[in-house]
Amino acid sequence: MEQTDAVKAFAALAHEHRLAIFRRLVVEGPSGLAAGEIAKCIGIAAPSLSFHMKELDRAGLVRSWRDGRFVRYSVDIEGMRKLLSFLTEECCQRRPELCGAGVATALRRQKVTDQ
Amino acid sequence: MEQTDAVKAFAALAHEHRLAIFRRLVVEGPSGLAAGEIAKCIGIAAPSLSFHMKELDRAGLVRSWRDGRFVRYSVDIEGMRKLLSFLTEECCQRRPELCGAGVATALRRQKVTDQ
DNA sequence: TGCATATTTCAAGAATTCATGTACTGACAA
DNA sequence: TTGTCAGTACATGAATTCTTGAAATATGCA
Repeated sequence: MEQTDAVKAFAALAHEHRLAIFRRLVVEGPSGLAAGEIAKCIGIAAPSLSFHMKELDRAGLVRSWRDGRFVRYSVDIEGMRKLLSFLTEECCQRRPELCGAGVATALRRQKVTDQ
Repeated sequence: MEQTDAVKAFAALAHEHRLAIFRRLVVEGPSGLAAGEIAKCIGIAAPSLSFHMKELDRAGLVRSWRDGRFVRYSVDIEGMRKLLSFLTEECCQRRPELCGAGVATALRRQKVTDQ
């Protein structure tokens, strides 16, 4: 991931509504949510939601598809992985004192899961 | 880390200059860099740099201290760790399909380093 | 076809961000 | 004390972001 793409992704998450939307979609998983459902649970008007979803989409953090009359949105797993990998590898240069906490935690969990 | 703080941190990194500054400071380590040196290597005017540093500082991503006539800046390790942990644990709920790639890579590296 | 529902597009205005120039503060040295 | 350098604070204006309401588009159903 290039720095320019990372800036776009950070900008996409740098808004209360959009971050809330993203977190909600993470919970929802691959089946995602229809635009109307998202708008209702976040508490914003339809045009406003559309604006924010476009922003998240441009950043590669969500994907969308039509489902009859509805348009559904879900997190773009690959996009999110790229952003996290940019942060830990590109940006923080894998320095454990910077990104080690999460890794150490995950490491512990991973080992437990492995067994 | 609360969602509001995460939004601030994302906003701080959502700018070409600020992300470049942050990455430069990561390379520089705890000794950091003087404001003037940062301004020169990024290629922006002093007031503009001051504006961006304040933004990074408010987000808890850098710290600063006076060193004679200079003001030095370095990455705030704790702040960065908190942001990464928010992303992997709070936001992505530790789901390996979302935040697992980086972890897997780190795991591999960790194992190599361990031996 | 005609109508209702779901969503996006568009236009307008408010609010925020950002760059630039100027003025100010703090530290050092003669 | 005076001058100089490093950096910040402030004011201004341009550009961008965001919200809102109205209009347009797409789908499904009677």
